[in-house]
Amino acid sequence: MATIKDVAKLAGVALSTASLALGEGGRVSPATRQKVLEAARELNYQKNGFAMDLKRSQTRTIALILSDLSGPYFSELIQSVQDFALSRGYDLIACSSVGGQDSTAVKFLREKRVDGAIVLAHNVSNEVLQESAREGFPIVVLDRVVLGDYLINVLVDGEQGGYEATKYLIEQGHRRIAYISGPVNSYDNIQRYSGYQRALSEHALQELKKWNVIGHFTQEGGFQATKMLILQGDLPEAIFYANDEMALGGMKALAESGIRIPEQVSVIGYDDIFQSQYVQPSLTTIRQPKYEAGSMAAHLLFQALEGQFVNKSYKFSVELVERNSCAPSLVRK
Amino acid sequence: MATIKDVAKLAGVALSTASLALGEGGRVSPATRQKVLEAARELNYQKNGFAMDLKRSQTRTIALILSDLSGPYFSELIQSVQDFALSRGYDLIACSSVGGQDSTAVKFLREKRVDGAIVLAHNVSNEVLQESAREGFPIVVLDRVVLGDYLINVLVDGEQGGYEATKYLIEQGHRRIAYISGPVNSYDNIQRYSGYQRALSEHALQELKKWNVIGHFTQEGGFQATKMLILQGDLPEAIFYANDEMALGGMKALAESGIRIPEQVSVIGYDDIFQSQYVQPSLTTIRQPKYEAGSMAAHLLFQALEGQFVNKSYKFSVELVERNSCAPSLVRK
DNA sequence: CTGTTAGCGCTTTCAC
DNA sequence: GTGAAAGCGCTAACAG
Repeated sequence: MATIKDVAKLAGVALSTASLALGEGGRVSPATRQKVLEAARELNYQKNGFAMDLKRSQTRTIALILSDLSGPYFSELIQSVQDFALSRGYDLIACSSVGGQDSTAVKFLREKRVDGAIVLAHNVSNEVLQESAREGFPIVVLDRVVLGDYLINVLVDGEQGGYEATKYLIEQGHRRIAYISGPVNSYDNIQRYSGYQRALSEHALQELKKWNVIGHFTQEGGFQATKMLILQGDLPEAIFYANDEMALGGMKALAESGIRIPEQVSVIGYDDIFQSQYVQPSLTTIRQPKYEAGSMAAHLLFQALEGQFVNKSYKFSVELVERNSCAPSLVRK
Repeated sequence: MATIKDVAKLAGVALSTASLALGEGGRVSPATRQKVLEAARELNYQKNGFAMDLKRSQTRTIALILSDLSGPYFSELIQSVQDFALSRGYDLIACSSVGGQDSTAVKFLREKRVDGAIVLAHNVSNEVLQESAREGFPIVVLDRVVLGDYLINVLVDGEQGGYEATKYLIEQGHRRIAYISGPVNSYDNIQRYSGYQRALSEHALQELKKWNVIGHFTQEGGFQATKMLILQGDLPEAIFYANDEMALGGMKALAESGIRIPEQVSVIGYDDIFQSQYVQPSLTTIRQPKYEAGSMAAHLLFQALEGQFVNKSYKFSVELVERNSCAPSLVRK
């Protein structure tokens, strides 16, 4: 592969001159530049990115680290971060943390292959984050609280969301409310669940173990969990799915069993993913300010990159969007 | 930031010994390794990725280049490529080509920041692809035919798909079939459209200009295009949306106007994205072998990376999945 | 088993 | 305006 050295030789100039000519604002005579450019074209020269990064010790690239590149939830987030990064002349790459500590994501973090990162990946440990963040390498974490220098937290109030969702159901007259859970140790799930519990206890309602089923935050998981609920034979009046994907799967399971939503059971989700407005009936859910959170994350990251002072923690609140999957309870006592 | 030099100094060993100790299979005494590891931990040393890549002149990372990181269509593709890459000990990053020639994607391609790439991004030009691909840097292109050394094409037969979709509609007795188009110069759109035309002409059907509306491959675009169709006052019997996202938008527009699917109008999509089975009515569509194509792309890329001979071009065929958005025409002559 | 040394390809002073 | 030279942080011969 042709290097700048080859180009310089072919153009009959020094290496440094070639570098200058190839770069932006170099002080080189037009004639020289011409020669160099021609040589470069002839050799099909293309700059080696690492060498440049190594020398400059910065990449003008940030990474967005996600537990799963392909989830529907992430779309808006990616969009907002990308918009922002582009507008600041930075590049964005997305890395997945599938594989945990051996993942691409962790490698990029540890080896500083980018200038900074935004992380929304439950399977990247706090330790990795804390060890990786440092002067010149800020990290914004979106899904939990991690303390440390050069670590910034942008949160969405999941406890509030879980509370609001449950309260809404209660106010519609429901008393028997199931909770379909995400992974039990996921920060998001814990938050939402604790909101659910608070709402129940504030209204002196009992939580039933059999109505707490794990759905892993996936559509398939929601489907299975709901099947289980149905098989138990004692259907709740309302189901709170800890995310929309599970709710979608659950609605499918309900439909397959001929159970009508919202007449026979009310369903509420969480996240407000794109599809939620398109299902039948459209899904009442808790809207996460995903775009806003992404923008904020990017904004803070760039501030930190520029050495400006930034607050270490931000919290967004959440709002209920009422659609057609919930209906007031008919008193059936 | 601590470098390996600092670590070596603190541990009281030579630079190369430190490197060896930090690496995998180094022949260093356990005692030395211990010392080095300790020093590294103390200094919170983390390896500089570029330096390593530069030295090794390979990254064990491949890039997946997409025109839009956030589309639902890409999920399965990402998944399959990622599975494959991981199984081969490679890392995967995703880059967006938003920004065209100035995008992150093009930069990564040009500057060889990865070992190879899989490209599904209509806005990356053939020239860039041809100039970038070279010995040791193979590129697999998924959405068009680009010729060149170290360029591999994996295609899905869009013409056939367009043909099948249209023929299906015709066989159900429909004669007045609209085509909601993607971007007119998109390779995919051109293919599908030409299949549509072939089916029409084989059945001696006339194509009507007013029933060819551009929907840009987006949900919103499909929505708008359908609104236009409705406003024209002369509704077709069936609508072929050149992708599912547009069909989803279109179904929403139809529903808003109180037009029943499939009773009043049959709707067929293209791609079989995840949501299509969840809309009401579920969407009849053309299934793209996305997972298979992704696996194949990854497979070929690795073969090329390993210097094995690979065929330059593969083509998948496509299949119709019948759901509930189409119904036989009631003869209304 | 450990240390010395020579670069990987590039940018960037600093003289000329 | 141009060239020589240093060095970014690391790996990998090659000696010892």
